[in-house]
Amino acid sequence: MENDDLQPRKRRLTRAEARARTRELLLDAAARIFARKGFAGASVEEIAEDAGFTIGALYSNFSGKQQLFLELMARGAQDRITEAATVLEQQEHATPEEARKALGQLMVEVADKDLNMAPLQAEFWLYAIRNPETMETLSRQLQGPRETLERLIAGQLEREGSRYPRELAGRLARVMFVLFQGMVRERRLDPDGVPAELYADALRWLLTGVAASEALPADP
Amino acid sequence: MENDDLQPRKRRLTRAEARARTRELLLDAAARIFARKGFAGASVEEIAEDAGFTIGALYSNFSGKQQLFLELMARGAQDRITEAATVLEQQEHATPEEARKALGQLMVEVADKDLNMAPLQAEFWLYAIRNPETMETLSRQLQGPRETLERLIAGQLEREGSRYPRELAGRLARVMFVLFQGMVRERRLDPDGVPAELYADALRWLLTGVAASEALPADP
DNA sequence: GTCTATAAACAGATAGAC
DNA sequence: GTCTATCTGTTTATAGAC
Repeated sequence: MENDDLQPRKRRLTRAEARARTRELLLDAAARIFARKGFAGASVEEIAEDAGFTIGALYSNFSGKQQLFLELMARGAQDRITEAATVLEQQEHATPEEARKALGQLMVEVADKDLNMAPLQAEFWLYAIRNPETMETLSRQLQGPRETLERLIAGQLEREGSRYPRELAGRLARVMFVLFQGMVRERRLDPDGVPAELYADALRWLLTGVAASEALPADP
Repeated sequence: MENDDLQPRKRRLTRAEARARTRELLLDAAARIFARKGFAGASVEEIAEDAGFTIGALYSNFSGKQQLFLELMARGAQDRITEAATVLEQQEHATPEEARKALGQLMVEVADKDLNMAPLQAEFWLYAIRNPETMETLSRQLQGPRETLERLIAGQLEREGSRYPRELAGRLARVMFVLFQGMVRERRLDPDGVPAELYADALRWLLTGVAASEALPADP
């Protein structure tokens, strides 16, 4: 019995790998429980159990509840915007109307399928404003997706023909980002009041308005 | 000494009035503590102390922490939108640009001065999605401000000359409402990134876009 | 009506067995 | 590395004094 080393499929994990796997399982469970009960409402015992371990295992991998939460905050809540942005970028949608519809559909999917994302993000925000030393962690997490969105918008504006102020894409990205998060939240309270079309409408209004009110005079 | 009855300024409160006053003080304290610590993180002892009473007094006026929270949820977090809407309605601002600037200024004031509103609203939302039987309470609380905003927008659209679909004001109100809440939240994380002008910009984009893409053909 | 004292349950964290 | 057992502090809620 000396085949210790050569099982490509499911060889025994090294200690480091096993530890890393335990950490991941604990973090995943923590995300679920924090989303469901909130930071203060969640108990470490519940998290450990949900991951299939005990309190002891949790404390041998993390310093406690707070570290678990902060690692999740730094990791981010499954960045759907980046995911979607890259999809859109690759597709090169024919008409803007199609792109808006796709984004509206994405909003509905995020709100209805990924039920943990919005509550987790709300927990992060509350924790950050109550513990200002963690604000930067959260800001950094949100920066990535927003910048992706900004690039996407900048590209779209360029493709459009007219010329725009240089910082416009950044401001517009911020507005669209906030709007997206807000609509996902609002939809949880009132699904009928926030259909995919409403988000598509809002995008059409914003982009039409930008084109009408921000376009610079063409230069020779 | 029989002036028991006739002191208009500060006569002794009746038992019912004293009780009502105690309840109000406890509710105000609860709003502060819930905003600062969250529902799960707040303790009834802290709330009672902050109001200047003891746990016993709290339990003689409320069935417990949950009832306190639910009464706050029904009462709402100091409805600034209604307040602002009525102000704008009375002013009949000369130019739309002035109105947008005033709204941007209001957004900044709410975000910077009324520090408890946004966290409380976030706590309400989290509680509602975790306890669906309370969703209607929260929805009702938000319905008032949104309808006020809707009337305001409907009036503005009418004054504008062009004709619009009847349900447009409701959809636009929802978008602006979500945007307002979202920007207030975002500003707490990054004040420089969300100045008053950004909200004014967003409103200009939205309204310009609506005028450009939703106006109906004039009927004779 | 409000306060003091306390009951009963539960939390986060640690120590030592395996 | 993970589990069992436990320590310590805190919580909600109540009972009875004033």
